Amino acid sequence: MPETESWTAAASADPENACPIAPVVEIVFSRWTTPILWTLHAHGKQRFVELERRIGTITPKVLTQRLRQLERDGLVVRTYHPEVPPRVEYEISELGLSLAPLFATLNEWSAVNLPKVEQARAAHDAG
Amino acid sequence: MPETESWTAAASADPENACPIAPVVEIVFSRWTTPILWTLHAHGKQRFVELERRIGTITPKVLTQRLRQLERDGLVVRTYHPEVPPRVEYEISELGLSLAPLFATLNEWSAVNLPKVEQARAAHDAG
DNA sequence: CAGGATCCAGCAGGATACTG
DNA sequence: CAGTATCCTGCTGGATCCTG
Repeated sequence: MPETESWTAAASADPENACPIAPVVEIVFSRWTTPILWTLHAHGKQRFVELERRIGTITPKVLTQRLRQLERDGLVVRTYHPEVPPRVEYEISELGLSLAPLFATLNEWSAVNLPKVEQARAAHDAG
Repeated sequence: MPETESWTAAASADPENACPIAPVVEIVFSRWTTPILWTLHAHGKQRFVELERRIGTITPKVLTQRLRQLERDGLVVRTYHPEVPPRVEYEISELGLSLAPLFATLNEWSAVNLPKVEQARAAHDAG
């Protein structure tokens, strides 16, 4: 079974976690990053408050923290316009855009298999 | 830009987080789930201690918690053999296996773009 | 072996108030 | 507007000990 096809290489290479995708998971799928990236992609370049309102439940503090992290990782570009009142715009970088196929795959998997997860949960909780 | 191609549908549908993949992210990419799934896929059906040793840094308590969750979500199958000493085996379910292409994509993205993230970080920390 | 039970610490993240 | 500062809490996850 280990030889299914595409992933098996480099497994057990890292004694720490034995999982080669752990780093990228931490970068891309840590809390709030997907809603932020998704919103930025879906609605294009936008300001802080727009982002805040569209995500809906995030607090400004946390939004700032995550945006700074995403900016540092090169996934998001921040543009500051020194005006009164100040205006700041965020947009997805080219590197961030390269995640699009991944997110699409995830979305498709979700559409097909999320119901199965719900089903499994129901069966588990019943039995 | 909103009309790139494949993901944009259903965005802003959920007022809570405006991100359709949020649920699946929570299921598949919560802490420790990727190392566990990866290890189970890479080395096939195995026992609790093997899993524990291969992942390396996880504590038995947390490993149990995560395995229970994955079992409930139908991604992992637990088989209990009533012997002395007791023997329990874990393996990926069919549903869990359906994640393989996703993980492969993630792995490829990682190979290509992780260096760019490192680079972005270095540049950011320098400038 | 495969865990359950218990206690505890760190930190992500919420609430609230305040500035350039 | 676009945050920062401060305080505070919940919950994940570590450490340790115990059992069928």
